[in-house]
Amino acid sequence: MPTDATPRPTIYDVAQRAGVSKSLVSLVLRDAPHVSEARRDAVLAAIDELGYRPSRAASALASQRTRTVGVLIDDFHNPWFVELLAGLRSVLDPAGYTASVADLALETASGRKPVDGFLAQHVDAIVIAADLAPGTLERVGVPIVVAGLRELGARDAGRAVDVVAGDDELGGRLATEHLLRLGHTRVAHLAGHSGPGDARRRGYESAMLAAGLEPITTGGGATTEAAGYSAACALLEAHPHVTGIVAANDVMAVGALAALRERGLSVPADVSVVGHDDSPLAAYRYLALTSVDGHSADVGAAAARALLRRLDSPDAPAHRELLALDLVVRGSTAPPPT
Amino acid sequence: MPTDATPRPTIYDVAQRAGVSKSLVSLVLRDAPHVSEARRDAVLAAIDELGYRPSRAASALASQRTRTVGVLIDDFHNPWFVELLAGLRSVLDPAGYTASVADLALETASGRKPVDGFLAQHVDAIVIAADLAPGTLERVGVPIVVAGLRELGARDAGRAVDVVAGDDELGGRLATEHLLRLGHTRVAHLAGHSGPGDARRRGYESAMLAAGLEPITTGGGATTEAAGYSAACALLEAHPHVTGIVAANDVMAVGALAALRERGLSVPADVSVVGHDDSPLAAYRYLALTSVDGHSADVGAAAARALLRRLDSPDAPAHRELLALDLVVRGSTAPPPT
DNA sequence: TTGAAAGCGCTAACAA
DNA sequence: TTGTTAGCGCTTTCAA
Repeated sequence: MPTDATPRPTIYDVAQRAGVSKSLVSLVLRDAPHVSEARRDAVLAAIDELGYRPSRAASALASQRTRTVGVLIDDFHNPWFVELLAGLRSVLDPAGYTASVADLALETASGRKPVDGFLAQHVDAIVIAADLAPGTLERVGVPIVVAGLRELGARDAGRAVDVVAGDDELGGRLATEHLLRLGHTRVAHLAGHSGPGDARRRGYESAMLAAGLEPITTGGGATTEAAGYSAACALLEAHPHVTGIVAANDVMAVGALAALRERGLSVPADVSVVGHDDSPLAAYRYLALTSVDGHSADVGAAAARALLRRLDSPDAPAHRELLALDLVVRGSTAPPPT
Repeated sequence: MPTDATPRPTIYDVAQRAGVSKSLVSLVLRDAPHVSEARRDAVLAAIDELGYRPSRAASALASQRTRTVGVLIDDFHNPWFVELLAGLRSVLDPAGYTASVADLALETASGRKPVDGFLAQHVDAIVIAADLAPGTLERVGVPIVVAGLRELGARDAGRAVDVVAGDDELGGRLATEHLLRLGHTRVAHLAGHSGPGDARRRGYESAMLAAGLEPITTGGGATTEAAGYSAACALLEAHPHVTGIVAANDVMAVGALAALRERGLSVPADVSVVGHDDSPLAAYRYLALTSVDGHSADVGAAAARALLRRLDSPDAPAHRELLALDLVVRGSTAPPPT
């Protein structure tokens, strides 16, 4: 039983009112060519007067496509995803697609496989912005675009998967070179295990080696504030004389700030800290983290374009796009103490 | 043209395989009573073997309900919503409903009215967890539940609207009384203009008046870190001797921390700070904010239950539920300097 | 450039 | 307890 007393107008009502056939209305809706101005205007007017909204259900059923794309985010707690989403939508919306957003952590908590919800919705495509267990994408049957440097990009899924990401290895290098250029020599890395995290670690290590310095890496598990704190504690225990820390992301950097403060070390006077993601956190005046900006909005937009392209030509070869990124210098970095 | 070569199995295939009729399969799917064990098992087996997934589009079209509820969040940047969503889903999922989440800020940016996306999706109901412009909910036509103390709860929409919220006025009182009990007398409020923000301000003011103290309120606009910073600057300019600050939320509290540090004031030795929301931010060791925990997960679950109830009985009188909340004491509060 | 008509996969009476 | 049968509102050939 419908909640509403007045039934919604259908395409049929619009057709009647405009004095045309259902099919013509359908054509106008998807602004097909070869429709006369007069008819088009009549239809548009009727739509307006009736307050007509097409039924997605009916359209999905008839066309066998939902015009919905699933977007899987790793964890809503870490605010890096907000810009990615904005970028995705800036391209998807005008193309008539709706983004259906899910959080891997929540999805996993509810017991089913992370993409099951999307498949039940019959999304037309999926954007993956999270690290997945191997095999999760087998037999998914819809195009997949990976946003961010996730390992599964190449393998898994047994078919062409497009990858659009910031060049996180470059990011790790930029962060490290910034500290080296300031004069630091004892620079350590708080690693986080994730697609981007691993790339950032590689970037850090290559920059250190290129400078003839020995990399010091701790952590390598979770990418949370708590993990950043523990890794920094372990680091300061083992290497009390570090003057620079490159963290795998901003929340880990915030964890490191706490560890440093506990030991009476001040930032940036005693130790400089660099984060990654340039998340809203980094910009908070109280934290003022120097951070690598991954331009998530651009990544999102590019990922959406890749998606639309693949929807057009399902058999095109896999496409891999690495976007440049840059460092935002704030108050958490300075030359080492003399 | 479908992306996949093999067409998905339909309810008809399942029926054939199980040796029953379509309707019986439909009944089993919605686990209706009065279906024999044998047939049910046969159907379930067939579903399993075929890897059948019901088509939401077809079901929505036939039943005129999408089993989807729209959830409108104020701003993904402020992580308070994560627990609310978890609470909502803990009730909605088992009931067979899918949450479709949108961000008011993003939605507004894309130029259309914030709920238009939901209406286009034909959601069965909407959860509002944001402050809306007047008139936004007129003629929406589906049940609405407001999560949080949003002004529009009572009026607007011209019909019964349920409200489930934390008792934010109590929250404001709890935060203030905590400081008073520690011995503070010059306690100020950084106000934010939002439903919960206004209630928190009232709570602060009533606690001050009850203690025979004069309320000092600044801010009252945005609820961001930047707004918290400016309001705190203005406050410290006008009232340099405050020893306690109650912020309308955690991000504003973080803004205040920066303003205090700039003036050489330390927290909590010189000034104590209390936030609201007990968001992930508050728990970061580096911030360690004492904060009012609004139990968002409980609010979410209760809101979802209210929704299901209203879907059952659309004409029930409006329901308003205020949940208790409590204070989480961390390192940002202490007795005032002597 | 437009219209007629046949489904898309499911639900929900109604019959049996 | 189970099967039959109309649609739900739209897309999409195919003809006109």
